[in-house]
Amino acid sequence: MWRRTDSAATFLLMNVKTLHRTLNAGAMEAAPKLLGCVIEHHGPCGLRSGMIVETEAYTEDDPAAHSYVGRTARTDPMFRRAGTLYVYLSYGIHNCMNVATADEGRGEAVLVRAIEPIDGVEEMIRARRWKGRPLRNLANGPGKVCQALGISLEYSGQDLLTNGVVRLRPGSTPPPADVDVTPRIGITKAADWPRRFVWKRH
DNA sequence: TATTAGATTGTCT
DNA sequence: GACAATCTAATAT
Repeated sequence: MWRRTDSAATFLLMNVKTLHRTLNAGAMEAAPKLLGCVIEHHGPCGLRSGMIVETEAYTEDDPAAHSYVGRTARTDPMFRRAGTLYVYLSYGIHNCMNVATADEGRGEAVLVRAIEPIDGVEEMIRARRWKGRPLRNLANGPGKVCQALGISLEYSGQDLLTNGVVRLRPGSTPPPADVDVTPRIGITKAADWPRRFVWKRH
C-alpha cells in the first residue's frame, strides 16, 4: 500500500527494480514491454526524451545479433547486465542504440527502432537538421532516434537504470492487441524471424 | 507513393 | 578487403 511518507526515491527505486526484472527476462520478453517506456537524454542543451514505439529483439542464438560471434570490445556492453546501453555504428554513418536484456555474460539486446518525441523537440529538429515536413518522420528509424536524442558511441556501456546522462524510464506498455509483430528490417541473416515489435497507433 | 543508388567508417577475417 | 541491425535524395509511377 502506498503511503505518503514513502519517499519518491523509494517509489522510483521500486520502479527501477521492476524495470530491471522485466528487461532481464530476455530480448523476446523485453522487446514488446519496452514499448511505451521513455528514453531521456539529460544533455548540456537540456532534456530530450521520447517514448519508444518500435523495437527489435536480438537473442543469443540469433545469427543476426552482434553477440552471435562472441564478446568483443565493441559488443561488450551487450553482454553486461540488463539495462546497459549498447550503441554501435551502422553503415559507417549512423548510431543505433540498444538495451541489454539479460544477465551479465549473455549477449541479448533490444534495438530501439523508433520513438515519439516528448521533450526537447526543438533541439531534436536542430540535431537532425530537419526541414519541417511530417514530424512523424523525425525519429522513426534507429539512426534517426540516436541523432534526434544526441546519443553517440561514447555513451555505449552506460547504465540506463541509474541517474546518468541517458536514462530509461518505465511507461505504460500497450496491450498485445495493439502490437504488430513482423520480420526485421535491414539485415540479411535470419531476416525473416518475427522479432520486430511495432506499436500500432492511429 | 514506391523504388533505387550512393554515402562512409569501424570491425572482423 | 568485405561488409554492415540505415538514411536521404532523386527518379519513376
